[in-house]
Amino acid sequence: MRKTNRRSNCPISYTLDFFGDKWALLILRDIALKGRCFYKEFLKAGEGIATNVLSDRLKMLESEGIIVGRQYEKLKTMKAYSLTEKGKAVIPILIEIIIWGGTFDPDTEATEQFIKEAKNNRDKVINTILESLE
Amino acid sequence: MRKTNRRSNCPISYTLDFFGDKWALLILRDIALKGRCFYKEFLKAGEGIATNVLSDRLKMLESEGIIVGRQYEKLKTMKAYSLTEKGKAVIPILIEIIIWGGTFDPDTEATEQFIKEAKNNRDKVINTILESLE
DNA sequence: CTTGTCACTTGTTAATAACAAGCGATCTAA
DNA sequence: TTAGATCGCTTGTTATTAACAAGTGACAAG
Repeated sequence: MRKTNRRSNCPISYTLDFFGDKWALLILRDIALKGRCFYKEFLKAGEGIATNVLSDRLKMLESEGIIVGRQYEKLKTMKAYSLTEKGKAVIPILIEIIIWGGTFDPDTEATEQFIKEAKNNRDKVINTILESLE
Repeated sequence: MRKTNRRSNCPISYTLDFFGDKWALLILRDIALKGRCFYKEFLKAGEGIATNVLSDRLKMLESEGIIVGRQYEKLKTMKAYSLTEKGKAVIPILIEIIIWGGTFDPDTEATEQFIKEAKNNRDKVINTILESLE
């Protein structure tokens, strides 16, 4: 699934090989922050990801051990995705990204309150998110 | 330079419209962490960015106020790029990305020491980087 | 047993990146 | 003073990726 040829051994380059696109982090956002876990929920997430791209990203994220897809008990056709430990470790990146976007985008939907809280009580915010995933 | 049509007002989506690719953050890494500031230095950075892509990204980052390019005094043909305040605010994102990549990439070049320091003394590490940019 | 929902796949078109070459401005050395 | 090197790009072509539209097989509901 992933590129076999590494560009370098830089940790930033490594991370960008997973998340250096417009979609992968939005899927993680949906799981980590919006309580979404189904394919159809990701599709309706507002940014309008294409079905083939969503499918590709889910496969990549799953094969890389960042998310897991489990058969949904009530409906066998549905697959419920959740974060692995490797996926949960992405949350601090998401938080910093929210802070930056929330700070510089004049039209951001992020509340001033959340940005402030994320800046001042980072660890607490992260822990709250982690607890919500249990 | 940037897309005029926003995908949403989500701060993550906003940030990804700048950095959701394989190259923009590597340029910021070069400036913020590697002390590089010239076009040719970015070119030789190891990952092998194409000249047209580098040119595009520099224009985008400059027009968005994330970096500034000033004429180099000693050689008029050279332009020295540096971070604006908006660009410096990206450093926490870079740090978290380094931590994630340094943690999960078995072949990472990041030292265990740096990862540990970044995890435990985040603010100090960020301040040290900021001071190095003066 | 039909109809709808589900997570995808497939095919086509559009956009972007990779690659290779070249260009004008400036600097350097003979 | 001028030939060559270096600088940050631009331009053109090919390859890769994404966007869009449609369809498919597995299951479920009525």
